Amino acid sequence: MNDFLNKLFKWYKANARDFPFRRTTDPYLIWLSEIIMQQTRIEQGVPYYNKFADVFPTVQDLAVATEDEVLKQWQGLGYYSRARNLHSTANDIVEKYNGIFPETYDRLRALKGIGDYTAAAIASVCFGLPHPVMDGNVIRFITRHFGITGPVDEAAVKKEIMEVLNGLMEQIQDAGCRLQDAGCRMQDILHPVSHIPHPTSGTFNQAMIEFGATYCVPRNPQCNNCIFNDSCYALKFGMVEKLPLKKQQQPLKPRYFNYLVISVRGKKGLFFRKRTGNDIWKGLYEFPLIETSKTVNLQRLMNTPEWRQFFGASKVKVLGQSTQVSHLLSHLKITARFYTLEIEKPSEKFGTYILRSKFNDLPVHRIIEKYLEDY
DNA sequence: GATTCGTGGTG
DNA sequence: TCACCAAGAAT
Repeated sequence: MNDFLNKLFKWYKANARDFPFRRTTDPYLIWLSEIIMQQTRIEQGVPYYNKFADVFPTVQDLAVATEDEVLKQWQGLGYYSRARNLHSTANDIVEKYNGIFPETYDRLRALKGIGDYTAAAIASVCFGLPHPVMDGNVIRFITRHFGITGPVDEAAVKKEIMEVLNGLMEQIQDAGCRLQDAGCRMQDILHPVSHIPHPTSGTFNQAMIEFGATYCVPRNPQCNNCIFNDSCYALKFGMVEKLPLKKQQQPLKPRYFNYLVISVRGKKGLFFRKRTGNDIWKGLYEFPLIETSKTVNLQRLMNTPEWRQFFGASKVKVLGQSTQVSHLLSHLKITARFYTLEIEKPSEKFGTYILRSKFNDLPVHRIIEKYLEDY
């Protein structure tokens, strides 16, 4: 096995962090952890993983829960399609697979919410299959060390990276075979830290990710102390900060949300609506919403067709309005304002009337969560 | 291939 | 305030 892999495994053995999902090869728990960690910082994801593993210890537990319950546990983590797909796939596993996870890359890949990365992660960690993972950490590490200078947004460049990874993975398999022929077990030689059961492809994948996540970091990597500083292309040619090369991202599109916090006179509760359709926060609850193309004052808001449709000739008392709340998403800049209103008679057109004691049962997005915190 | 899906940390 | 970006996937 070559010098690169020897260094990598030696480094991983000494430096691997101890996470709960590194103490298991249960496909359900690995799947759960991989979905949660997608596009998520490990520190933010770990508490959610612990919560899910506790509330839904098996795929059956997850399957029998309602989508609202799953979304509630997911609340605050973002990219809520992950939670919806998680729940949907749990049901597929129980109903179509008799509760047993498929054990090949292709069959894993076919499940809802499982893409190239997650299929490879489960296949390697749980079943020892030689599929390399290619996440943001691996892309950064590989492009720098092996000098892949093309834009990583392009499929051809990703393919180039995957070729490198497959080459490394092959060497591991070959080394494993030679070691076995010599009467040695792979884990005796590589011996990853004790809480890591699979010492071959899964360990390689996790070591690559770990090195990218903790050492070959996006900004200010400590290259002078790096174990690969004698072989790193980017360091040699002063391109560490340039790689991986990415295309410029699109500017944030503005959206303006006017939330109607509607109470009924003499009662304690508010109206909520569930977001449907193909838009942000699908499946989450919020107050009745009037979206406008720019910021509006109360005067203009009351002249919108939506307001008229809501209240028409019926009585509504405007108790107050909040200051503007700014909320950034990956592709949007939302400016929100809350209008506290009081009506005489409840009506279904405002949504579902929820008692104050039940607010915490609803899955809501961060804007609503923050508002309710000091309501 | 380009967009659309959250949220929070960091410089 | 802002750009970048994090164990990506679906459309």
